[in-house]
Amino acid sequence: MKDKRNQQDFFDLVFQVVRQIPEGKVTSYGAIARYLGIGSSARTVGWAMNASHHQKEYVPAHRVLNRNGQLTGKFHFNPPESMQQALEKEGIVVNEDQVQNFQHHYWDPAVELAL
DNA sequence: ATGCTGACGTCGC
DNA sequence: CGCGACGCCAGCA
Repeated sequence: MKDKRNQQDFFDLVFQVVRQIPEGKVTSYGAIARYLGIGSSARTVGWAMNASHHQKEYVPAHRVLNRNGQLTGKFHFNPPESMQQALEKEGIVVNEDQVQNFQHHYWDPAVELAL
């Protein structure tokens, strides 16, 4: 709270939350945004993912989808198909850039991390 | 310094 | 039911 280091760029916060996503689970930008307390700024979460590739630590951005469970940012991956491949590899079924049983694989930080 | 865009989400018409 | 616009934060031209 009073510690300045807690004030890390909200980007770092996003990376740490994403890194805590268990294998075979997925979450949405809005969920993370809400968990961090920025609420409506889900866009910034996605933007953070863009910077994730800058991070030294590995960030499973492929586990982060939009509210529809759609692989909106798959084109930002390298290659784009790697996102779906990574998800399927974890046991998640993806069809037409859409995660099947999205809700079943949904991982809410606000719930799992039990605020 | 100002403005636009961007891997979203929600409300309104 | 479908489409559009706004809000939010940060990076970049």
